[in-house]
Amino acid sequence: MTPVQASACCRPIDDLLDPELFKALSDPTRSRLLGCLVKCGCACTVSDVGECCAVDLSVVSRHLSLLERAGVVQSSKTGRTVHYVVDYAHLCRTMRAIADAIEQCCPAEQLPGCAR
Amino acid sequence: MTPVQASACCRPIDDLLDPELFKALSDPTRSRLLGCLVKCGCACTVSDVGECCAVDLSVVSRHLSLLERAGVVQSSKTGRTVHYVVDYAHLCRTMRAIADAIEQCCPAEQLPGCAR
DNA sequence: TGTATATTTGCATTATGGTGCAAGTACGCA
DNA sequence: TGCGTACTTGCACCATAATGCAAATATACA
Repeated sequence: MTPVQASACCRPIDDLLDPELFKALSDPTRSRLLGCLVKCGCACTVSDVGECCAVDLSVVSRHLSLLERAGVVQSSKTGRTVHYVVDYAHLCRTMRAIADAIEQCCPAEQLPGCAR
Repeated sequence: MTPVQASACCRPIDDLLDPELFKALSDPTRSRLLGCLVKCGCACTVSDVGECCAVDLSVVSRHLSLLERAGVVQSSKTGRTVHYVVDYAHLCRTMRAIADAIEQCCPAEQLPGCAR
């Protein structure tokens, strides 16, 4: 299959390789905030998460809301504090689905050159 | 564990949440090129992959070399043509490792508020 | 009602990165 | 040796996004 033919056919991988998700994980500061939140294992306030990074709290707030828009974390507001928690299940499911989709495309034996 | 304590402790997830990898997958054009290459399932030349996208060939070249630097694809030069092939095994392994590492951090029951 | 706290938003600045064109390099072939 | 092909690199331009500060908003509490 040529690249053009391959691009024409629709596979699960097309939807799973969502640039928006990866963009959310592609910033070092955001990555650090997320890693902090993942390891923490509980719902954290914006201020708490902010202590992990030497950036302005407004930056933390924006990063967390971006992560939420990407479906990586979820927020809940109680009073004037906002708690963020990692959507563990969704993240794991997505990563494994990507792995599965990629594997599905992988030929048993990788041959040099296209079969055409 | 507070976010600060969590950030201090080192877990597999720290190394796996590599911004460089995600940055490589965060651009729509690059995502399309990779998807094309993944579905193709064989080694493709720069020109061939370029037919999937309406961008300059120089852009394709740069994107593919960036994907290679991120460990997503591998290249081999024969004569004046360069073949790119997806590193299926590495990609799948990485995605599954991320899922595993995230899962490892996930508490059995998600409680609101930090345990402190 | 006034004040303090938690978070968000507006704004200006700066950094990063994607793009196309043109030129350069590398290599095969006549 | 000269020419054509495959790809890469330099450069300028433009879009996007990260950041900090200050101000605004929302809410708890005295």
